[in-house]
Amino acid sequence: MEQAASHVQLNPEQRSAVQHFEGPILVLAGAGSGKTRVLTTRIAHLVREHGVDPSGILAVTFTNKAAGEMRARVRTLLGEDPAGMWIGTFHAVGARLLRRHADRLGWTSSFTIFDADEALRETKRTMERLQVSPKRWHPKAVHGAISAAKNQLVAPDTYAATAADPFTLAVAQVFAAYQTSLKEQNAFDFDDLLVKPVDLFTTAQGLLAYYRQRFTFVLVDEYQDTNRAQYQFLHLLASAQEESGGNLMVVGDDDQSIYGWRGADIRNILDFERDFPGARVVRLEQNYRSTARILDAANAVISQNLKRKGKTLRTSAEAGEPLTRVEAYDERDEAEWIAHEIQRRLMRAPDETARDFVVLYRTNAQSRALEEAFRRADLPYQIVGGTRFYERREIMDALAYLRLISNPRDAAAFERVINVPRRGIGDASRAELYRWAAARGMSALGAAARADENPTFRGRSAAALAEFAALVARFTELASQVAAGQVIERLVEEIGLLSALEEEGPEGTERADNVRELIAAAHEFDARPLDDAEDDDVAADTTALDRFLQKVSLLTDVDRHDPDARAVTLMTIHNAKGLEFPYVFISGLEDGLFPLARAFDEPDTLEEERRLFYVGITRARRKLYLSHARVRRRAGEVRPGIPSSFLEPIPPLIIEHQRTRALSHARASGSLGWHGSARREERDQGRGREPAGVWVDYSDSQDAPRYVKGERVRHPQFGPGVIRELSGFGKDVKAVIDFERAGRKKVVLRYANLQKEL
DNA sequence: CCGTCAACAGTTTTT
DNA sequence: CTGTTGACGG
Repeated sequence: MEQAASHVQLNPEQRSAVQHFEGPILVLAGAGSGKTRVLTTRIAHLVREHGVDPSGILAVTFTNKAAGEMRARVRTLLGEDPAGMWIGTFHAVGARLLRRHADRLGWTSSFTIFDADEALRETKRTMERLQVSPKRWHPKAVHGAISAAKNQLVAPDTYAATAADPFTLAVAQVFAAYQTSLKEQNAFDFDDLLVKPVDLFTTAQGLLAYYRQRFTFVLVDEYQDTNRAQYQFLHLLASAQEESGGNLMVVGDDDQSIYGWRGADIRNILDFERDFPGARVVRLEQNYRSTARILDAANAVISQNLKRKGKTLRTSAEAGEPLTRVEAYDERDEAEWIAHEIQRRLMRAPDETARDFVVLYRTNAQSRALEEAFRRADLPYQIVGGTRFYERREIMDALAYLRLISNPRDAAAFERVINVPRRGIGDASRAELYRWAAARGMSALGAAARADENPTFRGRSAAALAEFAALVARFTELASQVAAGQVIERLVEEIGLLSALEEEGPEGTERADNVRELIAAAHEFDARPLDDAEDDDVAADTTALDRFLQKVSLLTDVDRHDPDARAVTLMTIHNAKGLEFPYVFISGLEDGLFPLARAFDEPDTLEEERRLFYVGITRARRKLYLSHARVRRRAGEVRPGIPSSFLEPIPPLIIEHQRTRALSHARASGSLGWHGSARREERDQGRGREPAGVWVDYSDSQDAPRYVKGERVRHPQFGPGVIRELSGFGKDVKAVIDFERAGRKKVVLRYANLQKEL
């Protein structure tokens, strides 16, 4: 990590940004140029040198984790907590504003936040209700269109007015109904957390003036990734007008803009000087993170982009190790090589630890092969992303209960848990309940409470429904009195969630552990000191449970990343933004995967992919590995892999090439025929330089393990042994093995279920 | 109403 | 290949 910041250690550009007092300022901060230090030091400077009250400061970051770090660093610099300062993500800040003023828009402060998954379900339900067939248009596409509209601050009626083709007309219809449904449920989706605060500012009398006066200094990190809604939010809050405002500092790097697909508008940063007249611009181009060779590669790659402000990172660091480019046979081979390389490094240098390594990839699907290789190699790892903790079934179930307790109008939560655990309320009963509820203008939960008034529900189901409603009501009452952890703990006990899961077998035990982890998280939430500005939220008539849920809804997987864990980190490059590691592997560098195939038709998208690669490269401090495979399985299909064109601009002098052992063997045998070049390269390389090993042709088998003569293996029945002979092709490879206990046997590899012994 | 099995579609990145 | 959805029988 970086050294503790102090004015003395700032370079001239950093210092000029830190000492900037009033008026707008854009800090173009290259990767590793100390932008967090600039932000935190400036905050400290504002408080200490200019006497600004911390409660007059609003700082917006990209992740909760970054917010936490920023607060901690400001606290260190000041020697005390910056009480009253707001630090959070746009979404968290939006949620906080809404919690305080939800009534102005017709919501209550106990509103539910629908995550992406829930929003999609809601879209689908809405489509079904409107008889817009989910088969004709994918709910994903419909919700995507709604989300895109929201991010550009397009309201349903405006959208409808411009809709022309069948798809947009359908979306317009769904959009309006979806929004109505959310309101009825007292819910916001992620996008609303950005949009509704803008609505608040533009419609609620006096609010904007209040906040403009309150937040005299606004600071924004990762400005290049803001979208229209976020821009508008900032513009309302912090553009220079009459009496106040205009003290906006945005920090960002156009070369690291990687969220265009989510509506981020790179023009926000490119046009800052125009949008905020009189803005100062400071460039931070001195890099304090990476070796010179890594920076050379980064600069070479990003200079291929045309749409950029243009900036070149400098360093006074030493050249460092060359980069390593690795060619593997397939994704499994690639993963294995990476795992072994990490082991080699760890063995060679005892002061390195697993936490110094990160493996990055373009798509989450790539994590599987890596995960398996790490398991086999017995290397500890932590995966960030993919299936998130809060997206696991059992966690979602528990949370849905809590949501319903906190917000009885949450129909989505009701739908999710009405039959968990099984209460004998099936599709038919639910449909009737919803129909009846809608007809009488009741919520689903309200209708359940009075199920005995509906003759359709006789005996069992009426009782089950009423009992369920009573349970929720009881806990709603409880939640107003006790801490969040208490509520969850008692709820889980009452519905017998843990024991039900335990009975499901080994997987259920894991699920039960997850629920225990959730309970622990709630207790932790209760125990932590109230963070300053939260006092107001408590006053805003919310329960501990309300606040816990709203916080949990905004947690991301990166927030769960534990940098101190003694494990290698595996994650997408998107997730790695803002992080740094001594050793970085970027895997899957093949055209069609990275960059993704679709990027080839769209110059802007290709540039964004390249920026993503640039972000990946610049995470590395000491050593960078770039790997690709000749063959990769995707969706069960085997496809040839051509090295990414992104690798081309990297100067040959700073990068060394390697091949995995498996590839070398397969090549030496001439068994690989994906490209015409294989034979030529083989000739150039010279035959027989590789140790004489028996090759295995696995080009037509899905996952045949790669073995060579002399290798130690373990058989499930015969135990450990050494491979003496190999014969056969593809799926029919047979091996003669000398087992320590069972003697010499001939086995078919496909059936033998051998394991490699290290 | 619920469990089982077959057919099926899907892979880009996330607050 | 894998997780999810739909049809069917108990």
